[in-house]
Amino acid sequence: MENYYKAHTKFYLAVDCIIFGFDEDGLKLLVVKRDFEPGKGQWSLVGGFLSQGENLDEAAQRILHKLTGLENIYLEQLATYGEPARDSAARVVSIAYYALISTTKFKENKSNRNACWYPLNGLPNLIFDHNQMVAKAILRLRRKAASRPIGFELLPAQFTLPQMQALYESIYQQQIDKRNFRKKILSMNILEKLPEKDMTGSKRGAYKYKFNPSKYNELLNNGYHFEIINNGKQ
Amino acid sequence: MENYYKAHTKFYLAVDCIIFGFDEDGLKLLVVKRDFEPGKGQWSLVGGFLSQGENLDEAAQRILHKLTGLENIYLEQLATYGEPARDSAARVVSIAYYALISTTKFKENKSNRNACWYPLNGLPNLIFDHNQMVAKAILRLRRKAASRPIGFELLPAQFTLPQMQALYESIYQQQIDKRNFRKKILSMNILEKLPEKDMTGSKRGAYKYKFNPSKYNELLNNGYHFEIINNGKQ
DNA sequence: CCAAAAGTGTTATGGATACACCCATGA
DNA sequence: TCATGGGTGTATCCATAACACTTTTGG
Repeated sequence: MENYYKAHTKFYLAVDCIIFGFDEDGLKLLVVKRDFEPGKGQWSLVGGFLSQGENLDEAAQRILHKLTGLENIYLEQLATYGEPARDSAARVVSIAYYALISTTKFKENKSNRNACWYPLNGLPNLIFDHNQMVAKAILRLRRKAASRPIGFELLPAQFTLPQMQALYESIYQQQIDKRNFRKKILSMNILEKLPEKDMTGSKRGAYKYKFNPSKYNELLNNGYHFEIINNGKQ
Repeated sequence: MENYYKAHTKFYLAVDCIIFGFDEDGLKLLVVKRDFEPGKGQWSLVGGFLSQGENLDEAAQRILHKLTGLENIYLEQLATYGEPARDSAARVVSIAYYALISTTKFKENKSNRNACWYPLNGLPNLIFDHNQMVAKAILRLRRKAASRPIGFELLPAQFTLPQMQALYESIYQQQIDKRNFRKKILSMNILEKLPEKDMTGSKRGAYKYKFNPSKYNELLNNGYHFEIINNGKQ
């Protein structure tokens, strides 16, 4: 029965979360100071060990919550890293997850002194293979962002078009023409214009919008394909 | 030091390989009959356990080789599956890999009676969550195929354009216009026309081509983006 | 009244699609 | 000679890209 299994080795399994944050200053990464050896005091992704009885997604949520207080974040699995020597202290295989949120969702404060946002350009050296994970996550985020409107998971469900455009510009690190961007996004008919304006970004104010999830899902189910940035080049 | 680690659970780690095969009959999947419990006698993906000292890619290669004799297959990591009850006998987390090869690379024979090709439409029920893995791999293959010429890993390094087109048609399950397909592929300048013809498919014969890897890599390095099928819909 | 960001249309270009006929050959 | 699959060119269309001025309002 189980005998066949018993002949094999078991491994530590970790989950590491690449949390991208977005605000007026662009894209940032959530990093923590490790408080245990090896690498105590070094920067690291938000991570922890898989426990008995939980699945991988649950582990990611739990670990993220425990270290940052963040809850109900849409995490997506990125890849699994298993170089024998990737962790200097023991053989640990790590499953990486990533998410994109508004930086406002996690406020650096005293009780969370060990976690903070770091601008994407100019990341510090992270422990183990974490920089490699981040690089891969950025590529994935770009691919993803090109084909569907991320942002659902973003901002307090309301946002202005200039904000949304700034998000895409920081993901792609390139300027986008205002008129073309608006044309494209609005032509999808998945946004609803709200009567209020957001006055924080300018004197004139910009109209707020919100996603219309039902229209969005309807399109998705009908096989519609979103292409916000034409990533011919990359 | 390692004390922090020791407090945590260890897990069995498996690798499962989704091997797509292509020939004149379309796409197929390589499946094996399990020869141990649980699920002895049922169909399963090519899989096995991770060993100490090898990384994930190496494990996938080793397991694939052991069960099928296949060597030097370009395997790509797909995703990791970790539902606590996915394996009925023990908690096993499985890292799925996939590849696309020519069915001629693996010939079913007496010594390999337990592994065989199965047409993609009309797969049997596979053990555990293996059907789910296959479904995900198909989607990934389509995305991949849309953005770069797969086929490098395909056929004895020589192929005809009708063959290549048939490959794309079976991946996408849709007809492609002959002229448009040729135009697109040839305009990339990554194929070399060979003087010989392949006479197996027709009386007239079709010219053989081969990839020119150096031109291909040159383009890749220059940031060129391949788009063979415009997957506006899916 | 001025600075700063929001908002708005049109044109040109290029890639994607649609489409039909001749060619070579083995049987 | 004919049936079968291989090979070729062009016209239309639509999505993308480029581009500049007016509007609003807080200071």
